[in-house]
Amino acid sequence: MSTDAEPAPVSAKPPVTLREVAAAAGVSVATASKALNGQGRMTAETRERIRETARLLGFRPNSLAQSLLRKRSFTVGLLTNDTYGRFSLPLMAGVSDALVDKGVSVFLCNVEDDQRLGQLHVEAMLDKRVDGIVATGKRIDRHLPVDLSNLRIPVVYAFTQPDPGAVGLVSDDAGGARLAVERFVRLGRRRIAHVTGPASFAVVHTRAEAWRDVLKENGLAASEPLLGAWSEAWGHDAVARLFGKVGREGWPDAVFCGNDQIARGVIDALRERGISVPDDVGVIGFDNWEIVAEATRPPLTSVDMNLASLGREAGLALLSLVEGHPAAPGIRKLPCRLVVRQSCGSPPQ
Amino acid sequence: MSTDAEPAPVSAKPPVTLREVAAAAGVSVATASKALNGQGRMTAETRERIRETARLLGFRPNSLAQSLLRKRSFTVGLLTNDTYGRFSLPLMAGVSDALVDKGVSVFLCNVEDDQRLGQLHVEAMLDKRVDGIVATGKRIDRHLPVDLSNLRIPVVYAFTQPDPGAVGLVSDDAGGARLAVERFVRLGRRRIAHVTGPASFAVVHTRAEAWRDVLKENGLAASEPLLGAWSEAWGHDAVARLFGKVGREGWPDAVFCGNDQIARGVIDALRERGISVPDDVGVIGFDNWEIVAEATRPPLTSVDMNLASLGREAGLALLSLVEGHPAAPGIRKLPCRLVVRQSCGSPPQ
DNA sequence: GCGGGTTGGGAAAAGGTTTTCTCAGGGGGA
DNA sequence: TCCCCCTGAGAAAACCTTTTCCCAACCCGC
Repeated sequence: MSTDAEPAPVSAKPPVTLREVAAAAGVSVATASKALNGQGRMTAETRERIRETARLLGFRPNSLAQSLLRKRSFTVGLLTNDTYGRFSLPLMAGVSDALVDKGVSVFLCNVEDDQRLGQLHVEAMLDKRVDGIVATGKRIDRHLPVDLSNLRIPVVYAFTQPDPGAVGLVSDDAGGARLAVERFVRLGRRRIAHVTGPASFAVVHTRAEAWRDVLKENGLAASEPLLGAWSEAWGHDAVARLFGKVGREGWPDAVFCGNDQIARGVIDALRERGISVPDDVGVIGFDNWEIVAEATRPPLTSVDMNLASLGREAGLALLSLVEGHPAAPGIRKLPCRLVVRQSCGSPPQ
Repeated sequence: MSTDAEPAPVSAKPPVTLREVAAAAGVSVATASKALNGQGRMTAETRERIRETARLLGFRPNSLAQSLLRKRSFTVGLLTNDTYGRFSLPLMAGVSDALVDKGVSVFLCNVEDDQRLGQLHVEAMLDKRVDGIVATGKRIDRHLPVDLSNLRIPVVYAFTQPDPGAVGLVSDDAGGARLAVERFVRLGRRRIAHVTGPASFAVVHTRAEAWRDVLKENGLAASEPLLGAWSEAWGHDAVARLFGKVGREGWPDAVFCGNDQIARGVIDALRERGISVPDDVGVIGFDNWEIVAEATRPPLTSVDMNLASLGREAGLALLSLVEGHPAAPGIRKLPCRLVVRQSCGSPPQ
């Protein structure tokens, strides 16, 4: 399995220490340390001999001892309250990805919505001397149930409400919504409805406002957005409202949905009414939850929040903070992208 | 935010050390250490005074230093290759949950299917002296792209293929399938079909076999299971095959599906054909992916693999191993449970 | 031959905690 | 009065690595 290294020490009990390497090479630990780290002065021959010895013995420096001395553990904590959600996972993977190459490991801390659990995790991380913390959640407009405000280590907030004066990264929901609505406009749609989630979510308003702005900018009439639940069932209901009473000429020719589940419901309901997607009505969703977007008939065009990138950026931002580079506090918005499938229609040939 | 402790040291630069506590209390570090750990002998008064001093100063022992000495880092690694999947997340949360109360933190290691990434993560964990590793994946019948066979620290495999001689925890898929099929039998269904995923998955065969066994045990005829993809589309196709040509009397009166997406497709296709679920045909899915199971019409009865419990068990098993208790190697199967909603029908009154 | 600079390498402290050993003093029994 | 044991507490080693400081030897020019 190993590619080029010597065979791994087969279940040798205690790990090899620097002292043993030094003894085997006939030098002092100080010299051995310097040889391996490229520090100090010695003949190239000595340095190489020590390195070879270390390699042969399978020496790997004890991170704990290094951390103790360097006051840097090359470890960060990742706090989340989104245990079952689909938002955290790509985000977490992004953070981990961005950091593993720099030798930084990530502590996974699932705090649910439990203050006690949050406290417990934060204290554990502090005790373990993490270099910093990434806080992430399932809602962009809610705080985690922990206080990270004066912690002596840097904190970056990703996809969750940051403390004032902290560094926060979120997706640009308004931009994402514009992407979708502008697409519709370019495709010649004129009556673009918006079906979205409950008013208690900030993103509902952000996206609705962007939707309205684009309509106005293009001289199109904007009705009220339809607010409901984040569910397929609400998608069904919304279709009943939009396509129910009025004559065909009053129907929308496009529906921009607040998430993919709603879009799924909308598409299903339209099909049940014999309304063709995308010929009669275009549909675009939000979140680009692939397993849903690819199962709708036709496959769903959707706004992707690039959460993995968001995670990577958050990891990098934290690292930069840890290394002492100051960062402008405030919220940075990262662009979304539109993943075009078939539900929005194509440009007329 | 803190509940009862002294106000946290407001961004005091260096953490308080034991030496400082000792100095403040007028004792040696040795005595201070013993006082705080309940070791050694001293007057109750001295012990209490030291403890009070530590509390006042907000002393928290440096885990790094402790780990170095105790040869135990109270840290484990969690390896996964299921970045976007829905299986890992509850599993990971379970592991984390089981361990946080014991003061053990979890390193999140996302290895995708990349050998290099796997190697990188494993080496990083080893360097950081994790006490053990939980390996988990998205498929029960595949190895992770890393070699954990002779690692000097204990390894527990959860929901992934274990190395021979190692400890592995998986869900009892056969038992889960029995739960579903026996339910149908008790409800009086006689022609129970099985629509499932591709033959390349081991669970497809495990579940199909259990399905067949239950049918035989109850004197019911077993046709061939329908193997296809893990998708809604395949659920549609399967319905076309099952309910297509033959007369109504040849139709199944129940369909056991290999996962919830297939079940979703089946239910939708049945409705499109005007076949009532659950009156004409009962449907049960697998995975209990709530967001799908609750969106089907009617809501889907489904087999839940109890992944969070599986994760907890895995965490506990690893901990036990770390603490030196020997564990029987081999694969332990954890029971599934049937989450009853409306798609399977109720007992006749 | 001698002073100064360079070269190669070692000794030791530091980092924060735990644990083993040691020691001083006091009390009790003979 | 002497001895032994117990009590309370401190000194120091240990964990493993990094880094600073130091030293011996060598080379060079004068």
